[in-house]
Amino acid sequence: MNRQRLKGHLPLLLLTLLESTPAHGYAVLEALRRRSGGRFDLPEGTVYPALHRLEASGLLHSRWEVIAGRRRRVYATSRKGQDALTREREAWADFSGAVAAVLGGTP
Amino acid sequence: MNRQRLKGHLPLLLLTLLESTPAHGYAVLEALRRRSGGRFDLPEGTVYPALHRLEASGLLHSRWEVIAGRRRRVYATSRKGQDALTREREAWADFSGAVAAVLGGTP
DNA sequence: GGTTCATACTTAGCAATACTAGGTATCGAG
DNA sequence: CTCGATACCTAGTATTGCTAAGTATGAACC
Repeated sequence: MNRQRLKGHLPLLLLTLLESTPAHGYAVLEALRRRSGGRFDLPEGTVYPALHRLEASGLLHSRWEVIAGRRRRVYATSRKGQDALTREREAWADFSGAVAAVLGGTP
Repeated sequence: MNRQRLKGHLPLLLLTLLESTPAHGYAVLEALRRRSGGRFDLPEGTVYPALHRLEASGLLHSRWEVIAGRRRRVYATSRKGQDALTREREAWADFSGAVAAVLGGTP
């Protein structure tokens, strides 16, 4: 897995991971790697800016925490983010279903 | 469906449609729309350049045909394109499987 | 007590590519 | 003869994942 196949799908993944449990960026990055079985092994330069964009558009909000001398920015989904996640899930089902239909090949 | 969710996935779709039956760009565009149930209703400015890129990288080759006074550029997959299609299919299975794993949420 | 590694965050710039918006041209239907 | 569908083209834009570089802390090691 690599290249930018996930272009446009990252918000779905990040919002999903943050839906029920707030977490800081590095933890999100690790959760993504773990839950995808190592297939989404994204660099920090991908995840952090994506989180910033989501916060800038009001889908996430964050607060600073200091734990054992280390500062962390902990993100949680906003109400707007919950709604966006619902739409993202539908969009993913739609998209992957359409791809499957084309691959399935019903002329 | 909209935005650029299919970024990086277009080659898979185009190579799939051209795998067994050569076709011209406009026909590919219509086949995509039809087989996806209208969900991939892509503008010409998306499809034509994508076909050009695939030909430039040797995955497709084309020839001009003239039918009823209209010129058409008919595309077919090359050997290299067949191999690429195989890899694209695996990459799609990998990618969509990874997304499903994250959405499924096995912590 | 200095080095190394994992943790944790940041950002300027790059690259790839779907899309916009305009263009050309043919043919059949009204 | 206009209009719509067919059929192609491309310059430019916008988005966004990624590269590469930086800062800083704590724990483990010798």
